[in-house]
Amino acid sequence: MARYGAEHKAATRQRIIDTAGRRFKQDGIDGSGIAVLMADAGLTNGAFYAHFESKDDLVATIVGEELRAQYERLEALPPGREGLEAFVRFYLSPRHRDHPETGCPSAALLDEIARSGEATKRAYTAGARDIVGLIASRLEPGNPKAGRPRALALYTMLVGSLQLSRAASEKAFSNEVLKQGVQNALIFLG
Amino acid sequence: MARYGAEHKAATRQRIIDTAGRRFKQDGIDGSGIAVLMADAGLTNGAFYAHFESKDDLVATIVGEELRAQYERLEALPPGREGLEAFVRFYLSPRHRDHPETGCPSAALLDEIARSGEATKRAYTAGARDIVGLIASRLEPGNPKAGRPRALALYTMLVGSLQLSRAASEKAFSNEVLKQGVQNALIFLG
DNA sequence: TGTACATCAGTGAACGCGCGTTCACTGATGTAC
DNA sequence: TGTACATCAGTGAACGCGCGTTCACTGATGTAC
Repeated sequence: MARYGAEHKAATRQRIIDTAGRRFKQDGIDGSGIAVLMADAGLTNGAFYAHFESKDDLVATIVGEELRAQYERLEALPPGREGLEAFVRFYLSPRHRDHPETGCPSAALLDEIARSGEATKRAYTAGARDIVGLIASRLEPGNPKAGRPRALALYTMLVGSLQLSRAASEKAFSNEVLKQGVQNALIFLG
Repeated sequence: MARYGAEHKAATRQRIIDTAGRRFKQDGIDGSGIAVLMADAGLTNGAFYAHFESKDDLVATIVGEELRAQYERLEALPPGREGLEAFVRFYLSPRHRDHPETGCPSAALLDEIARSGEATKRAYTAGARDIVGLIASRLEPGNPKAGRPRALALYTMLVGSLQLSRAASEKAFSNEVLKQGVQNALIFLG
């Protein structure tokens, strides 16, 4: 038997995934090197390849896992309009804007994901499709298909607004984007 | 006097700006090295610093210029709803999705811009504010201030939708995002 | 018109550095006897 | 209980390469006479 418990390596792998997710969302994917990612997890660069095939493999793993986590957070909210409104209000908050490292992966990485490899794009697509589906079924519990247009409008507007508020160097404009974003999003909640 | 016409160096600078803008939107800012940018313009790496102070300087220049160009394209459209509808239909077209290198800088680079230096963020903010203002004044010619909420909703939804359609590896989902994006955007045109 | 000169846009090698990845190794641990 | 051994997660130096930036230089050109 291995001299560490069976869960030891899995726990290390998960620690790398968690800290690298934060780092990617803070400094970008291209902006985060393996040595830094491993140091974040309390390890040295060489150990990386005992856990992942390549940087791309890690990126695809993280993108999939982060979207699944976002899905589960959405699922755990109170049902109906109430839950979605809470989500919108947090999503377009100064707190979320100012902390990309713990926030939504779509807002932090979407255009880098669009330039990534197939594995990453596939993981992203599956996750995003599920999230849009979940929002749709909350908007139209009886007929989720009918909720898809509004679900897509809502999600794309949230992502675009958060990105715009982060890129804005003027606080007044950034705050306007968030505030109006909430108002506009609430329209879609009916 | 210089042995080249006064316009020679300015023309070279502009050529670098144009080809680098395409390259950035295709491969990302972090993903595009100086040597490649200069080769795109038919030059070698060393000449770069005769035209720009640093890569950051180039990025800020390009972001400012690209948004100004987008503003001017919007301005040149037919007035009223007609012009904006044409803009929306092109913006969320398969053609635009499949050619980021000649497309909207916001959709291609927004989350990298949010991680860039102050000069770049300032250039972006000024450009984006003007564009939102122009859209607002087209939505509400008599009262541009009243048009801002809808203008922000429209622009953020366009950017978010195009990014999502580019990140999607499934054509069906990508096309749904574009198609529904157009429908949703038209709602905001009133 | 022909030659000597000054200009300066552009060249290309070099700087130190960090990238993603490989690999021979170390050393803490659980097991066997 | 004490010692010898096998395991393998993690180390850290090294690989070739491209990064942003610097700089001594080249050579085509317009000007001066």
